[in-house]
Amino acid sequence: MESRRKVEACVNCKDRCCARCFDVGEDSIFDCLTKEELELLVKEKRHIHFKAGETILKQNTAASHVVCIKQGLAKIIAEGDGDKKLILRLVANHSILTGGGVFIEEIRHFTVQAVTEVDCCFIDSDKIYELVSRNSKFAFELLKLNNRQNIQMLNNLVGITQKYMPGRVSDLLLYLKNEIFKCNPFDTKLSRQELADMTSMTMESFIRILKEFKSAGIIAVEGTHIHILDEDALNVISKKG
Amino acid sequence: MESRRKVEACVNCKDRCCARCFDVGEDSIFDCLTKEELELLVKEKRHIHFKAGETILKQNTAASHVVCIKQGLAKIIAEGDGDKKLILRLVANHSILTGGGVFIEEIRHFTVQAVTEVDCCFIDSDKIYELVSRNSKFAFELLKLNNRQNIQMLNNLVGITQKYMPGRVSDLLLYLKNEIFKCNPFDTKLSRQELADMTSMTMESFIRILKEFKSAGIIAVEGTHIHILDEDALNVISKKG
DNA sequence: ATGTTCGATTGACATATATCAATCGAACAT
DNA sequence: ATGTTCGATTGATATATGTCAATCGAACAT
Repeated sequence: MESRRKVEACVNCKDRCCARCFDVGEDSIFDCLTKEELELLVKEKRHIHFKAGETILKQNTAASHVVCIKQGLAKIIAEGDGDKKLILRLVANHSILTGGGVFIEEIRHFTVQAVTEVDCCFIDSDKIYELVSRNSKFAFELLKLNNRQNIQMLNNLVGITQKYMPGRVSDLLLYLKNEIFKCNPFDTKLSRQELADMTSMTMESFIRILKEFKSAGIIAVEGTHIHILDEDALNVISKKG
Repeated sequence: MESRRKVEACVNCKDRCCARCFDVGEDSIFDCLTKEELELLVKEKRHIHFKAGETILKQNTAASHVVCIKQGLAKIIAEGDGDKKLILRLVANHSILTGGGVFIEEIRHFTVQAVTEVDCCFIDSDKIYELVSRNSKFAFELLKLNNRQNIQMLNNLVGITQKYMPGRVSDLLLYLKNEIFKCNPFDTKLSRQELADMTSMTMESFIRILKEFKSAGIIAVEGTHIHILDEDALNVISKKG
């Protein structure tokens, strides 16, 4: 079943670029699609490459497409009044960007910007609508995806509003290690300002907390390279820091 | 079409208790259901009455039911570590409580507590799943609902993290007037502590801001009764307060 | 009337965090 | 070598907000 897809889904994309995000595995929401449905989805999609720093999706523009990240790292930003920005979360390989107004208002409520080079596919929202109508399992998967994002944002909200800075930095470090990079010495590729924007604090404050953690022997830092030495300590600080 | 529903949907509930939340209008997500589907939904639902202060749903318990608020006011609370709590939003008549883990993990991620007396229906999640499978329009409505909640939480997150207290209080007052009570002198029925918990600030701080607004002639306050006198001022403060 | 209770209010003070300004250091161009 | 740039870091200070404690005031019971 997997192989059937791999071959035929990618009729019009060279070097099997969509294999990664539409293939089975990584529990993609597309797993439940039939061959025909998958082709419908893939047929008119566009494969687009972004350089680091480029804007993939812009807040307040029409939400006419769903984007599937194949490779690379991007950040989801909520832009506030003034220059204020909050980085909601990161998206890495195989992520689907749907939330934020695809099914309602048709307006995006956040900006997505490439951190590294990013390979992704743009899929017409209409196609998604059609698949929801045709395949209830897909609708269900989409609901689950939505729900997951909802819960993540809720946890984020609670964390940011109820924790002091050390707790928020701990949460960020654990998030980066466990959910984004999935390995321990990891390279964030993010500036201090960006890391600070994920915790809703000033760059200077962020640096100070990081320094404290460093002198406490909890982490080792070199540039954007971070090594978590004492994860338990971070968990403790996260709980009541 | 409307009348057809009203009569037959309520076979096993006295005084047509479910008429309000399952009837057409108030753009309920149930509008798109056929007569049979609606009966399926209603057949085994349970109608439950809560007194003010009672807990309707409890965080971290199984999300086995979807709740439909028929009448009354309830608050959605995210409980953090310690006594910390954040009131995410209020739910009034005709609201559907689904989000927060119905479609995933099966665990609720927030508590819902009655502010006034509350009349509501408990519907098995299984029924919802079944309807998603059978009726793609319903799935679509559910996706929209989810999306709306997601966006609301996003705005909440941005507001709370990027605004000073006066801006947050302004937002709260406008929210209460425009989205919950929908009339101008309104009775919040919420204590100062609860109002403060909606803005992620201390009760004392909340009271001080309220007092400032009062002396500036922007609002009139008497107990839980609030009258917005200068909405424009609130909008201005909300923008960059 | 009198006391009790409990939420609302006020004031004095503490502190977490932001702001502002200066310095450092590596990458890079000249 | 030397200057330039730009992010990272550090320090001094300001301020928004929280904490703690006291008072007020209405509802209620005695």
